[in-house]
Amino acid sequence: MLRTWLFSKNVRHMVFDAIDRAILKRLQSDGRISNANLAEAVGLSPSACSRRLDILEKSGVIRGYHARLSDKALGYRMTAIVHISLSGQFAKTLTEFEKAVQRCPNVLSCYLMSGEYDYVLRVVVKDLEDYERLHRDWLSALPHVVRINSSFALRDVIDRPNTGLDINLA
Amino acid sequence: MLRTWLFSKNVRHMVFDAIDRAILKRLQSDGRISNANLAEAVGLSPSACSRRLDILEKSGVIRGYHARLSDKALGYRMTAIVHISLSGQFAKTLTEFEKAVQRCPNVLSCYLMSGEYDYVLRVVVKDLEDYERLHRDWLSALPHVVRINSSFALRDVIDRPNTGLDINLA
DNA sequence: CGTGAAAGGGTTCACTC
DNA sequence: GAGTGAACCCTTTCACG
Repeated sequence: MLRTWLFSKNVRHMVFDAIDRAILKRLQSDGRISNANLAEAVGLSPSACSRRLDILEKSGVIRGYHARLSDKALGYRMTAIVHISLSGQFAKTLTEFEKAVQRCPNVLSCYLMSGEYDYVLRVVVKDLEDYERLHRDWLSALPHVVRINSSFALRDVIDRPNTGLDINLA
Repeated sequence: MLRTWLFSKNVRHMVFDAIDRAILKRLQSDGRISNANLAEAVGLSPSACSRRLDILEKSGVIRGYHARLSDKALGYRMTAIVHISLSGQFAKTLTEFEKAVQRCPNVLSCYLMSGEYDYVLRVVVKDLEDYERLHRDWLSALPHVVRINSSFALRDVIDRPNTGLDINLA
């Protein structure tokens, strides 16, 4: 169990006006929209829109543009949530674990946690057999692991492509 | 606790050749690349590349294109993993819960689970106070909830923008 | 922030192999 | 299935008001 800081960095967040938020929201749902169409959608001229987008991109609010692929269509039909505890919480222990877990492509997300377990992982696998392999060859082999608790997703209820912005606009 | 089917749908997955995978991989990391540049990157003529992309998009492998925003920059600096159990597992109970949870913009993902809890949610909030509000006004108010267990992410170790494809290519 | 025009690219055909 | 070439459309990006 960990008892550390709750905030890793002081990422200052900018203040966005209604148009900025409209731009972000639009790019969230359509990452490939052209600047001209985006401008029209938010009621701006193309040049003004382009200038704003530049600023937004440089500010770091936009972490990137990505095609979202379907795990299922790629053959990865199971999602597992894996809770893991380590034998200690020394910085070195955490770092070694984290470096190792980065190398496993099945792991889509990994959080260092407060609470009962040290890490929560979200992993995708093709099927139960694939999961067995992953558990044997990867999860159990990660350094310093003393406890693993896996459960499986039966269904995706919510899987939002993106983060928090809707909250501002709700 | 639930004991249901493990696979919701038979999503047949297509077979992709090396060029398809290169296209998908490229769009995964750069969702805004133009068809012309994409074609060059994968060693195809623009027209051939455009044809393939059409097929890929229609096949459903590509679920969409999105700008990935920074929660942190938007002021959402905490991530919580919330485990929830309901009072029963009748279809109606699940449906009512799921309809309600959809309406909460803080919930970025939600899985129906096998195992000890019925659902796992990943939610973002601004701070502890915001979490308290969420817990009081949203989580506790969701229908049929009998047990809630929250833990907090101290740090993102892995947060891949996308899914499974790297596994094929590793 | 908007306008307008110039310049450069991008997309998409029909056609060919 | 893939490449070529050309037409057309669209986009971006200035300088300026």
